[in-house]
Amino acid sequence: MNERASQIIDVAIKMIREGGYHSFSFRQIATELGIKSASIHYHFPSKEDLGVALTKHYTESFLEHLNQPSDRPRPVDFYIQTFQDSLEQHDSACVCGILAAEAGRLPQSILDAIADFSRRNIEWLEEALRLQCTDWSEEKIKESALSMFSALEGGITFAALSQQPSHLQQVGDWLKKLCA
Amino acid sequence: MNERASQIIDVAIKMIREGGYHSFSFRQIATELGIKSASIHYHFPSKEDLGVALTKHYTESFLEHLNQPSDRPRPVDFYIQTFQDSLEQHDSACVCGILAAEAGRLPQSILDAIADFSRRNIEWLEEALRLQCTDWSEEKIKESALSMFSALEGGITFAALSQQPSHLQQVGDWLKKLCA
DNA sequence: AAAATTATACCTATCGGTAGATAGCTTGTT
DNA sequence: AACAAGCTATCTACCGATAGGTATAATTTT
Repeated sequence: MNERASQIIDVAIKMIREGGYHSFSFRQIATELGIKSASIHYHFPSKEDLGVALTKHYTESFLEHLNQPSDRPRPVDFYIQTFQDSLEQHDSACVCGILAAEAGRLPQSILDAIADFSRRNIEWLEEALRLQCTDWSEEKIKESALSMFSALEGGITFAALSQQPSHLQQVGDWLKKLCA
Repeated sequence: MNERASQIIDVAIKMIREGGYHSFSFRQIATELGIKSASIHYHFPSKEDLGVALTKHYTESFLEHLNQPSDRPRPVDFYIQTFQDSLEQHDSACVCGILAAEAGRLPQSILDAIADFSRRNIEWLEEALRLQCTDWSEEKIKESALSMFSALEGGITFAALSQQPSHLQQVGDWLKKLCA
């Protein structure tokens, strides 16, 4: 991935944060980068290609930041903090949560990439719960990982909507108490 | 609200379910109803007007269906069931959840209507928790209502994305156990 | 080393399509 | 006569995508 392709992805992600997949255009990205829209087609032949690339890139960055659950003292708390930091930093919901809400109008290849994001996040949380809540059953761990992920995705979406980080903060506090 | 305006709202909501606010057009709605797009402007001068009307209508329907928490034997369980029924019936996420994810590109008037939906849902859940979990503190009730709403919104979004109702089912089961 | 070739990264110009919106006309009902 | 509810026709703006051209840098051939 060269420098320009990377810039294009960064700008596209920023625009998705502001209004979803259908809110960014090749023209807008090009203008922001000082090039022409046709040049973006050189790096990403179609909008679908860019969408897939950007979703995969976002997933990798997200998981890279999380690192291994075993490297964190309280991995579940760290996971929750990651959502809160993301809201604070970007003042928006999760990119994959935004895309997921547009599911019906997205190409299958992008849906697959989003599903991969959620699957890997839930797997990470499962491992985190195994480490942090050692007395929980495997069934409880699986159900909790999926539910906590859902709560954080829903929480960050509505917190961003109403511009109230405290909304997500409360969800986070509530989740932490559950595995205290 | 006359018959035609009501039909327009119904079709618009159906299309939002399939891909969000920017996925429906006056032309598509008109085609489906066998009229011309200009005629929709007669009932709703602008797309923003239609968006606000549809969000308010959705909110009223939703709360009307919920009725008063005190009329239900286990109101929290009933609330959870409502999300599961909605997913099953429409094979999509919550209309306001979908709209919330597009926040950055929606007119403020629509954002306000969505925020009203979430506020009233959370208030309903608070009352439900007061009735169903009589030994909980008021603080725990408030935090739980907000978090449960978030979990269901996130849950239904990702369940719809991956076409797996079991995803939402697991979230629901998990929530029910928490106030058993 | 010099010349020829190829690849990279952009460009201009344009395509067909769709968006929301408007002006002004025609019905049908009251 | 007045109004509601539709119509045709058209506007400007933007969309993703493509064709074909250009300048530069890297690579290969001679």
